[in-house]
Amino acid sequence: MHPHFSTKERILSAAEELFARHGFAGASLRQVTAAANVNLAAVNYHFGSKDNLINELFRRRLDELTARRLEMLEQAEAQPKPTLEAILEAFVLPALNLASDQLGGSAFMRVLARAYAEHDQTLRKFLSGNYGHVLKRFAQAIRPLLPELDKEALYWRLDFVSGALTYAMSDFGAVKRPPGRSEEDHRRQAAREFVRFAVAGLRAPE
Amino acid sequence: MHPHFSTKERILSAAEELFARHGFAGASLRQVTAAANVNLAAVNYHFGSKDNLINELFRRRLDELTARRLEMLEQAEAQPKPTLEAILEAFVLPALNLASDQLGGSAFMRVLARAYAEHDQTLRKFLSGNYGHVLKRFAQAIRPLLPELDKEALYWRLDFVSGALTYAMSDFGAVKRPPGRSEEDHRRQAAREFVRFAVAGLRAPE
DNA sequence: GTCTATAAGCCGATAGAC
DNA sequence: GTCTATCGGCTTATAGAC
Repeated sequence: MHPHFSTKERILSAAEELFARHGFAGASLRQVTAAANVNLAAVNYHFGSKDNLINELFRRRLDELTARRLEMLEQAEAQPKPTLEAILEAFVLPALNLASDQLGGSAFMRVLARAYAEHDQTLRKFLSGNYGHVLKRFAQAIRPLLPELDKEALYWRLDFVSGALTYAMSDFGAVKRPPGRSEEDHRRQAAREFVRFAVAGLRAPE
Repeated sequence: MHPHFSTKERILSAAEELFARHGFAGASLRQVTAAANVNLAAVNYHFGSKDNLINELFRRRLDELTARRLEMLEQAEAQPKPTLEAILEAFVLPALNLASDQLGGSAFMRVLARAYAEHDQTLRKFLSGNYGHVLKRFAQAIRPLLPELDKEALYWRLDFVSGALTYAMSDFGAVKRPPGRSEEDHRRQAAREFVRFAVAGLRAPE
């Protein structure tokens, strides 16, 4: 009846929530293990170190997120006339689904926002080494649809787009769900607004 | 000949650099005072606590930054036909000037990006209490220029804009400065690209 | 104002019993 | 795999000499 949550997953979920709230340096393994209701030593047994726990926390979510994004991107490109809208939706919708459907997905998006601000070498190397290819892949897909835009300008704008998305999805944004609207409607509204905004921004005249 | 830097200011500058690199919890007062070449106890003598040092660090920069932004906003609004470009420039250019002209200004922008990701009560209350009125003031200025946009859509888009700006200002982004271009030129290019992107995004058809 | 010395406590990581 | 106990080191903050 009840699903079984392993010690490892309980630690990952508690870490996600606490790192979202207090940052990687700001939340201790003692807080994490207390919240997960596991022994302090379990972290080192299952993950080896705090740094590696952080890496695994990202891997648990990002492997699936990037797979869904690339999957939708291929579907969009398989159309006879791929649109900028469809490509951007391939980037945005999987992230929104993760944030709203999966337990703890919203905390994960806040952790991701923190990772962007983190200049520490260890985490940045892990993320750009394992997931940096995704942004490049999307840039390649978008480029032929904006032939008048030079390569540098395109990179600037994609940078703005992913920044806007990251911060919009972490919950400190100004836009709260109005009472009486379902979580799913709110998400679809956010996706629609975001894609419209991003398409227009990318298409801005040089 | 040489300007005199007080103990207090040396601490603030060292803190700015170290908090930018490692975060508020990640950099210790021992690291800060060592970098500033002052005694450890000087922090508590001059600032009382680490939390208050952080507040004073923001006050030192933000008082002038918000003054310049509101100044430029008033100039933009004083024109017979205020433009969206001019209003956005009033928000972006003072930040850009701070980042590129003032010693340590670039580190401060990274600290500011960290503050956005910070959900800790103490810092957020200080910032929104002292400087929260600025964003509202800009929203009021922009609204009459986008009369066709409903209030909720405008808030969505302003949220996207400030996310994109925050992200772009911290230097995590994919766009690296090309060799042979000065740091200042790179930032001016970023500002130009950003305003173009943001204006187009805000003006997207509903 | 600046210093030394130290208090009081939390940190990550590990050794070793079960 | 999970536990207790602990090591060595780091943290903020302060008391008190100069």
